[in-house]
Amino acid sequence: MSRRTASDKGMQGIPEATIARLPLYLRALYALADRDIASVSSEELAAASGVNSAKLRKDLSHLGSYGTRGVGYDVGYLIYQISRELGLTQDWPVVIVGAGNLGRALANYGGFASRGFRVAAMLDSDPLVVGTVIAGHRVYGADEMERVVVRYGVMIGAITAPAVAAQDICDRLVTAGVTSILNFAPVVLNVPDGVDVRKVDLSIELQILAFHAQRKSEFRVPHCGDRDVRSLDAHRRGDLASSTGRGLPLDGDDPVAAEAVGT
Amino acid sequence: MSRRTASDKGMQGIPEATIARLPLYLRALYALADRDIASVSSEELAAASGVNSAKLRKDLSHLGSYGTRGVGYDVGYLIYQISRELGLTQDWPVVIVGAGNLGRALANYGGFASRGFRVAAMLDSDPLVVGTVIAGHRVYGADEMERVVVRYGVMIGAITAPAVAAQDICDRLVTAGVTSILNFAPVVLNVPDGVDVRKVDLSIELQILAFHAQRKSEFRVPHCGDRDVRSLDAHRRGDLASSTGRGLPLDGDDPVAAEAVGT
DNA sequence: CGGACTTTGTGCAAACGTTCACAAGGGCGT
DNA sequence: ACGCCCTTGTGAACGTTTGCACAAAGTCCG
Repeated sequence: MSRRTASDKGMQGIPEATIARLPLYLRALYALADRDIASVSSEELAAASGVNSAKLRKDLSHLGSYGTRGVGYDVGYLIYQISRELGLTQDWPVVIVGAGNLGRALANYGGFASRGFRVAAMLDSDPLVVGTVIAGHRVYGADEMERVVVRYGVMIGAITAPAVAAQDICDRLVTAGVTSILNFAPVVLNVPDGVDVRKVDLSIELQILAFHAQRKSEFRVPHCGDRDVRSLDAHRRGDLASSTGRGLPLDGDDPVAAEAVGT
Repeated sequence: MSRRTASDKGMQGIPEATIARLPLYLRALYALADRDIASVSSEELAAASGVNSAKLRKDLSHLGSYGTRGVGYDVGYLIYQISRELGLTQDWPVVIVGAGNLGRALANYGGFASRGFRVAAMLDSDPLVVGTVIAGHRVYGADEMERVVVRYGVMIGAITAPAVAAQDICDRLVTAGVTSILNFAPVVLNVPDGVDVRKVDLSIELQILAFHAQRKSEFRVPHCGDRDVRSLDAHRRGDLASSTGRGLPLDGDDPVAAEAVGT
């Protein structure tokens, strides 16, 4: 029962926004299960997930009527249903290409192995790194990419290599059979139809934060609370201007960073 | 000229979706500037950013009419305008709390320093890590968090610590004066109004990919291309079922991962 | 066994985001 | 100087997402 996805009701497709939130609910549900809580209301689960309760109910309604009116949702059952919908009831071997800092972080990431994902292999092109063991995985050479992907039936690849190498790695992964890519390199990857890419760009997240931070500091203009105002004026437009041609180099030295706060 | 933000036209607020794309355009523009390209059309810039050209034009129109009809946009000028809008013409000191793998990755991240961000300090609670130098930054003890934040006027903090510690770190950062938080820990942070949090959850990205991968493998059912089909059936529902109470343990052994592909 | 109470599931309307299509406007060749 | 051609900026249509508010549907207690 309940094998055929997308057929039971009229739901032919679950909205993308909903899909993006299901892992959030799943995490909150696991936390509840760990505390031996068997049942949860939409209000509680929504609060634990940081979303509106109506939104949560609508999201869950897309995968069926798995709640009990007047009571709530069975934690274990809901975990199973969401997992099944997301495809987490099967095991996903993943290759991590690029054994630098980010690749290591990813390989060591706790939530990685615990939710149906498994590092099939780490790869790197640096001969000094190839052969070493990271988080229990021996690092393969980049030339073995195709072999590893085919051998382990890898469909998901994470690119944690430098930006210049990313497109080439991507092409090779796709050719070898990978159809889903998690890209950490700050480039726009070109992929054929049928392959989808999710990108995580730390710099972009920071820039979005900077926008909101700026917006906030425009209101409480001079100082907020008890902080030292000096650095608010310590611009360093240097590297921006250097590549645009609008040079306005101010205070060139960084009065920070080294040995200021005594340990 | 052009000093007062958000006043020129009727634009009191730039849509959030636009803000999230501006860093993307900015990156593409820097790439063009590096190649000494002075002018770019919306079509070209859109292609380089991986978005629709109409969307790009509408996005840019939110910050003013900085293009020239019949010609396109001046690369340098647009870089300046977007940078200003995002608040990147000033320097943002950032604290990284948690000097584990992810914290190291972040500190070493190239796009970090190059766009107006600067690591003011790294912090960790592990006495073995405190005092060591990572990416040129000495690691401070967690007890110095407040001091560092106030001293350097830090408004942005990145939490790369384990999930259990995240909320406490968050509270302390906010109390000390941080108003923007980039959270890598897989928990929903509770913050007062006025503080905004962006979360990056590697596990969630992977789960979204898994959903799409599953959807794809439902069509080309048995095998796709030339790959080994075995692993597609190699479920490992074990750890899922164990916490839900619905045990259906199949094939318990992992026939993978160790020393299969010869080097 | 019945009625009150609780919570789900959903119709609906508003807000938001995307895409098309085209008029307005500026450069460039002649 | 004039008209052609190119590209921007934007009005309008469309699709998606959110949130309210409430009926449907179950539980629990007396």
